[in-house]
Amino acid sequence: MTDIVDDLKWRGLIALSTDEDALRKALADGPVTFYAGFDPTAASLHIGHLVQILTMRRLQLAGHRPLALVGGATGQIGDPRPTAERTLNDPEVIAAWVGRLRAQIEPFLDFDGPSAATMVNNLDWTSGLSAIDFLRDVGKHFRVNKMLTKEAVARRLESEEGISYTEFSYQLLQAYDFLELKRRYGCTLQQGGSDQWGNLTAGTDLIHRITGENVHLIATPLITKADGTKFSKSEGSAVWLDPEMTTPYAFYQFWLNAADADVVNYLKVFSFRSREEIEDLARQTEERPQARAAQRALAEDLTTLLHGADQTAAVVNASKALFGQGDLAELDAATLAAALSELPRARAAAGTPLIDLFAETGLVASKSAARRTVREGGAYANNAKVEEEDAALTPELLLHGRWLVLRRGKRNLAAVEVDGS
RNA sequence: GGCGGUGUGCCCGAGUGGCCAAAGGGAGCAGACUGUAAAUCUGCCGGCUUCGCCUACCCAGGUUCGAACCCUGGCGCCGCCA
Repeated sequence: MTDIVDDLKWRGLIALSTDEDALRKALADGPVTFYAGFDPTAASLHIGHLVQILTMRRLQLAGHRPLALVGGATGQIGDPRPTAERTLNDPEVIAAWVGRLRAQIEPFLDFDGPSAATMVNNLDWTSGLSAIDFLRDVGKHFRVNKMLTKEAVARRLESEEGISYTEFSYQLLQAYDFLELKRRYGCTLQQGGSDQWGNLTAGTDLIHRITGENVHLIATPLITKADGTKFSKSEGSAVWLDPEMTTPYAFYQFWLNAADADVVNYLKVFSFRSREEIEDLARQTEERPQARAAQRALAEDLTTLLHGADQTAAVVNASKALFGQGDLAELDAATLAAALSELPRARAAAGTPLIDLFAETGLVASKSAARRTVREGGAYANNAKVEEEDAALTPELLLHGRWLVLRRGKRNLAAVEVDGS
C-alpha cells in the first residue's frame, strides 16, 4: 500500500502542510486522530466542501480516525471572507443547518470499526464558556500584532469595509477548537482549505504555547479551472450536495461537462480511482477526447458516491435519452417519463405561453429572460427551435399526450407535464 | 471630536439637472464552430400585461416642469488633523 502522504501529494491535495517529515512519520507510526471543520453558513454543503470530506475519507481509509466538526459556534461568528463582512444568521437557523450538514457528511465516513469517525460540534465546549474565561484562558495567548498579519484579516483591513471585532475573533475560536479536540480526543492533525491557513496555524500555535507540543496541519488547495473561472459554480450558482437544491441529474451533468484540461485533475482530487486507472483515462482523453471517457468516469463515480448507484443509473439513462441522436417523439413513454423525472419540472395547462413555462421551470430567471432567449434562438421545445415569442403550448406539441421538453441552449433541459388528461 | 472625500446594476468603474435603465471592463447567458469540451468570433445582459409601462444609482425628506446628478438630515466607508 502506498504511503498516504505520497498518495495525497500525487493527487495534488496537499497545498501546504506543517513539517512534512514529522507529518509523514506521525501518519506512519500509527492511527492519527484528525479533524476538519465545516461551518453551517448555508442549508447544504457544496462540491467545494467535497474536497475536504473526501480527503477525510482517504485518511480514514489509510487507518486514521476522523473527527468531523460542524461548527455550531463558529458558524454563529463567521469566518472573515477577504471581500466583505458576513451577515449573521439566526441561531435557530444555524442549529437547523448543523443537523443538515452532519447528515450530509455522515455517509462519507465510517462510524464503526477501529478507525471510527466521530461527529463533533464546537458549541459543546463554547456554549458554557464565559467571555471573561475565554479572554483570560484563550485570548491571553494571542498577540494582536500577529493576528493582524493573517491574510484574511489583512485583506479586510485594507478594504473599505474593514472588519468587525466579531469576525476578527474567529481565529481564536478555531484555534480553541483544535486545542479542545486535542484534549478530548487526542487530535493531532487538522485538515482544511489552504484559504484557511491562517486559522489552521492559529490552532497549532495555541497548542504549542499551552502544551509545548507540535501538532500537524494539511491544507488542501483551492480547486481551479483551467480557463480561470470559478470552480464549483454551474450557471452562476453553487453545485450543492443536497438533491433538493441540485438534482442528481444536474450534479451528474456538472461533472460530465468538465473541460478536458481539468478532468484528470478532478479525477485525482474527487475520485477513488487508482493512479493506474487515472493515468489510463488521461491517455484516453488525449487520444479520443470526444469520447469523454474520463468525464463519464468522473461523473458516474461522484454521483454514485453521493447519491448511490440506482440514482446514477437513472441519471445516466436520462442523459442518454435526452442527449441521444433520436427524436424525442420516438422514445417510449416509460423511458421518456423516467428521463424527465430527473429534470426540473413544471405543470401546466394547454394554452400556456411557452415563455411562461421557461420561467416556471427555472430554465431562465424571468419572462424577460425567456423572451430574450427566444429572440437569440436559444429556446427549444421538444428539440425544435421556438421561433415565436408568443408561441403557446398546444396539444400537438405534447409527447405521449402529456409531456413537453424545454431546452435553453445546448444542455439545459426541463420538463412540463400537462394537467389532467 | 474637527476637516475633507466617498457610497452607482452580480463585481469593478464612468456619469455631476433633461439626449440615463445609466459609458467601459469583468463575470454570466445565447448563437456560430465543436465533442453536452476549450479557445475564438457575434449578440444579449432590471422587471412586466414588452412598439408602452413600472422599479432602480446607500436611506429618508426637499427644491424643480424634470434629479443618479442640487439642498437638508441620517447611515457606512476612506484620508488628514486633534
